[in-house]
Amino acid sequence: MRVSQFFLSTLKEAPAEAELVSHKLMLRAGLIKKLGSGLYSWMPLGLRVLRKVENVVREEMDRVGAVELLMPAVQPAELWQESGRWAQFGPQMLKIKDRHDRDFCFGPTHEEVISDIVRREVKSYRQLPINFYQIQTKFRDEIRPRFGVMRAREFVMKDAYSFHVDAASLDVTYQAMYDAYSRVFTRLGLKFRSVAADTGAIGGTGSHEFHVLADSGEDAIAFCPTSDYAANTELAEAVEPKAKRGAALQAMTKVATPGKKTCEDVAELLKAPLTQTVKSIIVVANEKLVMLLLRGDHVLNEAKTGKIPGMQDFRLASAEEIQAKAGVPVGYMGPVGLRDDVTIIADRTIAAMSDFICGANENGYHLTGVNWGRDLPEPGLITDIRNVVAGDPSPDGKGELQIARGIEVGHIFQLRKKYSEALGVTFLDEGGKSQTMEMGCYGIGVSRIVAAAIEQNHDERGIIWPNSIAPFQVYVAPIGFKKIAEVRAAAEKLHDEITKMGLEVLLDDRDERPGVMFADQELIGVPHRIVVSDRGLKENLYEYQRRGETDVHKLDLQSLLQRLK
RNA sequence: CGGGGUGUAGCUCAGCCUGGUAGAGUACUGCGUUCGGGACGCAGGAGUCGGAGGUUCGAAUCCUCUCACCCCGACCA
Repeated sequence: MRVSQFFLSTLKEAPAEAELVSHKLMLRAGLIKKLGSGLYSWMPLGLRVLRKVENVVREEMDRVGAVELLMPAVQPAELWQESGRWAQFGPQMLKIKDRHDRDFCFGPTHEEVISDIVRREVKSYRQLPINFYQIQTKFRDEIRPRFGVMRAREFVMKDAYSFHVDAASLDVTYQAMYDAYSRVFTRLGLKFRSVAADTGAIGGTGSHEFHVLADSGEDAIAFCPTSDYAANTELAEAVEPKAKRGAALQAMTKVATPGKKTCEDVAELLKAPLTQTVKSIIVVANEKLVMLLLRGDHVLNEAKTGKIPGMQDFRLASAEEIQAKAGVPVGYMGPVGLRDDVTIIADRTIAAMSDFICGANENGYHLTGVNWGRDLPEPGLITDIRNVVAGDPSPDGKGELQIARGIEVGHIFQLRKKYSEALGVTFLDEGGKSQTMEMGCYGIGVSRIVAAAIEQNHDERGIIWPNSIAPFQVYVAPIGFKKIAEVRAAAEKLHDEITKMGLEVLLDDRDERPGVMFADQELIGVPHRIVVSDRGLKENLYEYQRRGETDVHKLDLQSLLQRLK
């Protein structure tokens, strides 16, 4: 491919809207152009990368026996009403009407459609298991799209759905898909980690996420360096502290803390460690107030809290509600002397604390030296409601947890019968009896991977593509392309030779100055650069440089071609 | 949805406070010089100043409304 026949549109400066490195570089390199919030055009260069990612995914899906199909992006409302998700999915689903005023949505996912296909087409246990996948554009009306294609509203996803006669069969496919995902991300040259994940609203018995490790990642994952344990912090259990509760040494004392409403402020004022303070959060669940207690330096885990019986759909109480219904001032709330109708849920860490500091339920005052049993009743419910932090013991008992940031690029679920039951996806077993299928689903964020790969592979000059997804493998930069016949001839010959080797070459025939060509090659991240020059040709030598390396090698044609293999 | 911010040339931005014929850099076109790390000179094209209404002799600038985009938060299969 010649630059003059292709379309390069690089920018020296990144548009102001971009914050993330990958977003800036994708815009500067001309991979994508924004059309609207969360809507991006894939320009020719970007599309080449996207297709590379798709193909790796496709090959690995095919290898484990998944079968590709393609379902409509626009789906009738009836199916979603049948599964109950028309209402449940909420505003994240883009709902549209046709000319007959019938309801449709732009598919955010395809469990309903594939279930409909399978319930019509698959009748016998002899046809199972079956695993379908597609690579397709999805639309989710995100509240706040950001980071370019990392969290776009319209995006490309590989989604697969497997159907089984029983849970054992589902397990086999689930494991095969887990392994396939690991191969995909390995082949894409990404540093990644798979973690146990929260199944969330989707339900089911098992779920794993695949995260590309990057400091800019939106997810926090907990892992144990001395064992296999790894989980999303949404799920990672904060186990019971090993240390038993200490003895009560202090008397409970009321101290004035005017204007100090946060644990940090109070700890600073009282010159006490933050770990000695207790944070009280009042939430509303089933119309009743509940006080959640956490150590001052810990963060509430909403996923865990929502799983406590009676706590589904809990929400933070407003300051007015708290004042009106519990009669305590926000900022100075605490468990001591709380009204009986406000239940208390204490984190495990809290239950093991003694001589702690908490709000006095009186404006401008806190209590110090508070002790369970002596100053207030033992907490009614003690459970895990916080995010794990670095240094917490690993739930498998084999070391301490560390926290890393990750970009979620894959997620696999054992759905079991959640959808097959709702949509009546059944088959006849060997005895001729009707049974409901077991189901799994498996997603990969194809367009997100492009951004994640850049996030992990770049330098100050631009992108450094892994070989497997580079838009071109080789960039030929001739110096004096239009002036020097020998240079031109040699560059064109090189282009043809390398193309014959099955590599994709971009020949810069623009007759630009070297600096311009080098800057573009480095920005768009082509892995191999060959400089063809008059002075090199006199010695029959070409200059070769690997993107991301500083060494320049002067090679004859033979060794050059060898180097590219 | 709550809070904050920004809309001026393809991109980055100045001009707005204090109203008076719309600017710079970059990118683009032409000519010339240059030619191994984003060259230089000259000439040129390019903007209904997000939109609507108002104030005024006169609005990019002041006022009101509105739209879009960005950031923080909540939300999130």
